[in-house]
Amino acid sequence: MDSRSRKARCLEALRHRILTLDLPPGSALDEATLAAEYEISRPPLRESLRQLAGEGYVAIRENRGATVAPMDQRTLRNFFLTAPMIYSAVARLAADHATPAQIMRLKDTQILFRAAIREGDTARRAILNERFHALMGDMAANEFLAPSLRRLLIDHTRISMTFYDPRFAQLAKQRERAADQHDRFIELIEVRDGQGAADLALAHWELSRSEIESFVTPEALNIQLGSDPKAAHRTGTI
Amino acid sequence: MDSRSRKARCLEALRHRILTLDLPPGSALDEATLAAEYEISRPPLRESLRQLAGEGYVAIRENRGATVAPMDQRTLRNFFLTAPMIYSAVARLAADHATPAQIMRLKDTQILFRAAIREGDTARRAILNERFHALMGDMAANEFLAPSLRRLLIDHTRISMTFYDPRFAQLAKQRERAADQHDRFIELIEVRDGQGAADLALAHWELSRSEIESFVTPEALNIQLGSDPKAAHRTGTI
DNA sequence: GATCGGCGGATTGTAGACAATAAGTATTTT
DNA sequence: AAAATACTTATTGTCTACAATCCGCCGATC
Repeated sequence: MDSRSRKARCLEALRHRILTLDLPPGSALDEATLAAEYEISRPPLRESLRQLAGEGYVAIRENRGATVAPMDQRTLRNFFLTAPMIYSAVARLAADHATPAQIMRLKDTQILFRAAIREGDTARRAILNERFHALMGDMAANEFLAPSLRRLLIDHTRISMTFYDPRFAQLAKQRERAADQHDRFIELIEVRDGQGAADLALAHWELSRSEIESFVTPEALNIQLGSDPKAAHRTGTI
Repeated sequence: MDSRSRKARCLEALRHRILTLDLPPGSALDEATLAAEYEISRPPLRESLRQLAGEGYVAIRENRGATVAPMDQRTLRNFFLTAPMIYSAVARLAADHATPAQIMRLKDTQILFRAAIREGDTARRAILNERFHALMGDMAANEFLAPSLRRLLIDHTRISMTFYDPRFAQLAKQRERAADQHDRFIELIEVRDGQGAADLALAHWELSRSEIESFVTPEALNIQLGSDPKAAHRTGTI
């Protein structure tokens, strides 16, 4: 009997669907529906939801069911505030403590990450980026930072998915740079350069931040008050 | 029917027993026994354990039951490494965002904290110290730092309980200083001095750290090789 | 006409019984 | 006699059924 594996599959599927926004923030998670969908009964499903709540994927309110962890203005602000500190600390510790086996896993993930970029598979790219940084979290081997990192990665992934717009080809260059930075992470970790990894984490964050910000606060429309839009566009005047 | 409240009571009791070392790190948590003890059935108890696992109080291994979160050498090292960063960040944010209602709760807790010190109630003092800092965590209103803070406070409380030794009267002074710092926290939060709160958090940490360290690395025994112990004690010679 | 109170459907929470896995023990075999 | 294997037992994981709570709807009353 593989009800055990069905439960594990359910957990993994829910995480994936939440990260890729297939289940958007705030959406309700009906126990009966999900239990039927993953062919398990409600008690193990409820346990899974409790576990996901502990990991920060969902929010549970007494007698009012589970919902996908919401993302509001404050969440975004706190994310921008907290991410650089935690990412940097984790990178430093990862370089200090990584084992050869962990580095191998990181390299494998990086290969898949580059492949996802090449193939233009947005969701897969986001998931593999999450996995890359989660692996660095494992390397850090710090049970006190791990939970914060996990929460950050959840929302980082969801934010990336939110603000992704395939029409902006210019981002291809930024994605390349991000992938290059991942390679650099691997190098620094291999030579145990904690300080270098911490610095790179901040640069990596800055790249990601600017990419997100370019969607949140796009360039102002290039149109003068009362002028001909086409003329404004031609001259480049503000 | 108040099975719901029994479940809540069970959760609170388990947290309390873990923090006070009534349930020591690594000890097994038998589902049937606990369910009977708190007069609930196993499914809700299992959900409670899953929740506590998410909060960092217990560790669950597939098919091998739940145990109280262990504390080994590495845990202690990571704790000393991580605590100042998180405590400081939380204190800054708490000062920035605290509401009057939260400040009132903090003051209430501080009164109880001082009372516990006066009465020499170690466990209650440890619990109220935990609550004080958990309330500051609430004030910070940062869902990304909260989980790390919670985990730190769990082990901070347990470490305090571990290394407490009522024979050392000299610590009464340190406890007074800690309580004074709590008062200072309240003042700084009330005037929204984030930088001051962050600095105080580091000082507060340093006090706690030195107190713990004095137990981990006590003064060397005052005995000369081959000499009469009593003589060494009398003269104070190394 | 608007608001409050009560009723019914739907959903969450709980209970007890059953199945499966793991650990401990005893027996058997080399 | 020691080690490995099979069996027993205790414990975890799961399922179905039942109870309690919440939310939306309807009617009644002011």
